[in-house]
Amino acid sequence: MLNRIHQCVPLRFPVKPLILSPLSSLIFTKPSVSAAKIAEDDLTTDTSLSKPRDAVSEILTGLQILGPSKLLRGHWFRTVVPSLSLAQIDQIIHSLRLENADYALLFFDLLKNEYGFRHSRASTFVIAHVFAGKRRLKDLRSVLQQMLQDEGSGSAPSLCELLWNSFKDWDSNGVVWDMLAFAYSRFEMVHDALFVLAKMKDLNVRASILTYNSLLYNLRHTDIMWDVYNAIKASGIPQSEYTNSIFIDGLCKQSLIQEAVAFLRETEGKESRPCVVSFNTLISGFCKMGFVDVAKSFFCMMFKHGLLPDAYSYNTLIHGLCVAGSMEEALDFMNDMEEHGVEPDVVTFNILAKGFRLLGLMSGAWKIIHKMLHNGLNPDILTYTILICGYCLTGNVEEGFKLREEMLSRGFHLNITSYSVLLSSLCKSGRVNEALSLLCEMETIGLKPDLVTYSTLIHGLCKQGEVQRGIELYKQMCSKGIHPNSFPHSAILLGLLEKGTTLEARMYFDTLAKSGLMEDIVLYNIMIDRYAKLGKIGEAVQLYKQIIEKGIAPSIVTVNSLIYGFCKTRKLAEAGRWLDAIGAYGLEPSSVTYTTLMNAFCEEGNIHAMFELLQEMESRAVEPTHVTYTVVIKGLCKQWKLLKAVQLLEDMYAKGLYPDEMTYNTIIQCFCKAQNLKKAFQLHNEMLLHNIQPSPVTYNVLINGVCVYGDLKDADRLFSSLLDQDIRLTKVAYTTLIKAHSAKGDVDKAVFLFGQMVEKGFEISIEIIVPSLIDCAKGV
DNA sequence: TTAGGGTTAG
Repeated sequence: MLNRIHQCVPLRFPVKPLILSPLSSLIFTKPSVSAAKIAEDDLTTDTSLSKPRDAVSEILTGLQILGPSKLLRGHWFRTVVPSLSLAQIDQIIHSLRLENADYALLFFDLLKNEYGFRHSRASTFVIAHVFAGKRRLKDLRSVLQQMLQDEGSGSAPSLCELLWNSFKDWDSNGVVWDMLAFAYSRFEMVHDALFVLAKMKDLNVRASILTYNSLLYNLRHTDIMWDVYNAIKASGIPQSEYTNSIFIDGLCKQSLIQEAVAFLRETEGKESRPCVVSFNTLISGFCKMGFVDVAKSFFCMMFKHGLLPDAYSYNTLIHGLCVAGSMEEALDFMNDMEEHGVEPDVVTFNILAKGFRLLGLMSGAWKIIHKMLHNGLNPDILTYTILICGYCLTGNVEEGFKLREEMLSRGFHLNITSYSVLLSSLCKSGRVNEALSLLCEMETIGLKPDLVTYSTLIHGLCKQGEVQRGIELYKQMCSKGIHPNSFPHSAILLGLLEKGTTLEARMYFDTLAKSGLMEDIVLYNIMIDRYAKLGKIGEAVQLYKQIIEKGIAPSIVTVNSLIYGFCKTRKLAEAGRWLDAIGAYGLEPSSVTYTTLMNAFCEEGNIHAMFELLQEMESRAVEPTHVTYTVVIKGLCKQWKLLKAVQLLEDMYAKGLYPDEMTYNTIIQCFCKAQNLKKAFQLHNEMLLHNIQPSPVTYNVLINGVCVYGDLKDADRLFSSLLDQDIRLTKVAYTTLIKAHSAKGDVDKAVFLFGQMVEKGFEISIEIIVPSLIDCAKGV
C-alpha cells in the first residue's frame, strides 16, 4: 500500500484557505523576488519561505523560473511537500493544468512515485482529462486503474457523481467516461462497469467498442452477455472483428455450441465477416467438449472462407488432438503448419510434449524437446514443468528434482505450478513430510501457495491417515484467505473414510451438502462408492436420489459405483438395467462399466454372459483396458482354457496394452492350480523381463503352488531365496508354509517359521495358530 | 492456444 504523506508527516502549519493570485501573472511576468530567493535557498537549507499558504504560488513561480526538474528535485521543494494538505495539492494540480498541463503531469507523478502519495479522486480526474486531451490513452487507463485499485468495487456511483458534477464541461470528458467503464471492466468489476455505462447512456456519452468488447468478454459466462451484445447493436457503433469472436466464445463457454455455429453462419456475408479469431474460438470450443473431428472440419472451413489458419488455430487443434491421445495426427498438423509457413512455437512444442507425457511416453516428449531445440527455440518454464511432471508421475521423483536443478542453473525460478508438481509427486510416494518442507521453502522465497498446492498436501496427509493434520492445514489455508472448493473437502472425506468410521465421514459429508456450497458430483461419488464397496446399496441409491433431486448431473463414475454395488450384492439383473439406462442420462458407458459387470458375471461362473458383454463393449467402441483383459483371462482360466489365456496375454502386448502384476497373478495362479509349476515360474520370469514388479501376492501364489503341488523342500528353498533377496513377503506367505509343514507333521519347522514370523513383527492371530496346531496334532 | 490437485473396475 502506498504511504500517504499526510498520515506520516504532521502538518507544520495550519491549513488555511488559499487565495491564489492570478496564476498567469505569477508565471508569465518577470521573476518575483521570492522565486529568486527559492533559487538561492536551493543552495542553502533555509526553508523559511516554505509556508504552505504561499506554497502554491511559490511552486508555480519556481516552475517558471527554475524549470520543473530543478525545482521539483530541489531541497526547498522536498521540504515543503510534506507539509502540503490534500486540498492544497488538489489546488496546485488544478492550477497547473490551466497554465501548463505538462507541469501538472510532472507534479502529479512526482508526488505519486517519489513520495508515495495517494492522490485524491478530483486530482486523478484532472490528470485523466489531461491524458485524454493529449490522447495518451495508455496513461489515461493506467491512472484510472490505479484509482480503481484503491477505490475497489462499488465505487462507481460516487465516482460518476464526481465526474458529472465537476467535469461535465471539460474537453475530452467523454473519453474519460469511456475509459472509466473500460478500467472497471478490466478489473472485472462488472457491476461498476455496467453502472458507468448506464450513466453514460443517460448523459448521451458514447462508449467505445473496446469498452463494450471488454465487458462482453468479462460477462461471456453469463446471460448478461446478450444484453451487452444487444446494446452494442442498438448503439450503432461499428463492431470490431473481436466482438463476434468474444460472443462466439461466450456461447461456447455456456455450452451453447450449436448457437455458436449458427451465429458464425449468420455473420457470413455480412459486414463483419467471420475472422480467424472466430474460427479459432469455435475450434477451441469443440475441442474442449471433446469433438475434435468437428473442430477439424471448422479448421478446414477456414480455407474455404479464404482465411489462413494462424499459430493459434494450429495450436488449439493440436492441443485437442493431444488431449484425445491422437499424437500421430497432432504431429501431422505440426508438419502441415511448417509447410504452410506458420512456424511452430514454444507453445506448439509444449502442447505436443504434454501430449506424450499424458500417454506416459516420455521418450516421445524428449523427441519433441529435441526438435524444439533444433528449431532454435529454448524450453521455457512450462516445458520444464511438463517434463518434471512426467518423471514424477512415473514415480521418478529424483529425476524430477534433477530437472529442477537444471531449471535453476538456467536462471528460471520455479513458480507455484512447478512447486506443486514436485509436492504432488512427493505426496504420491508417501514423502509427505518432505512435501511440507517444500511448502516452507516456497513461503521462504516469497511464493504464496495456492488452493492447488494446499489441496495436494491435504490429500497427501489424509491419504497417509493423518486426517487431523490435513484438517489443520485446511484451516491454515482458509486463514490465509484462500477460498476452498471441493478438492480439499474430497481429500478430507477420503481420509475420514479410510481412517475413521463411515458414519463419521457421512456426518462430514452431510455438513458439506447442507452448506449448499458443495454441489460437486465427485464428493457424492466418493460417498456412494464407499456404500457400494460395503454392499450398502440402499444407502448408495438413496444418495443417488439426492443428487437427482438437487439437479446435480451424475457422472459415469456415479453409475459405475452403483453398478458395482449391485454386483457386490449379486443383483446382476439390476446392474444390467443400470447399464442399459446409462444413455438416458446422456452418459456413455466406460471400460470400467463393462469391466465391473464382466467381472461379476465371471465370478458367478457365467462366462458366456461375460463374453457377450465384451462383444457389446467392442461394438460400442469402448476400448477394453488391461483390467478388462485381466477379467477375461480370469474367465478363460475358470474354463481351464489356459492356452487361450496365454494367447490373450500375448495379444495384450500386441495391442499396446500393458499387463500388470494382477494380470500375471491371475494366470500364474491358474497354472499352479493346473499343477503346471514350470509354466507358472516361466510367467514369473516373463514378468521380470517386462519390468513388472511381482507383488507379495505373486509370491504367495507361487509358494502355495509349490507347497500344494510340488516338493515342500522346494517351497522352503524358494522362501529362503526370497528372504535372501530382501523381497517383501506378507503374513500369508509365512502361514502358507507353516500350514504346509504342520500338515506334514514337521512341528519343528513349523515352530521355527512361527518364531521367524513373530520376530519380523507380524501380528499373530488365533486363526493361524489353532488350525496349524490341529494339523500338527494329526501329524503326530 | 501450453504446465500442477480429488472419485470408479480386475
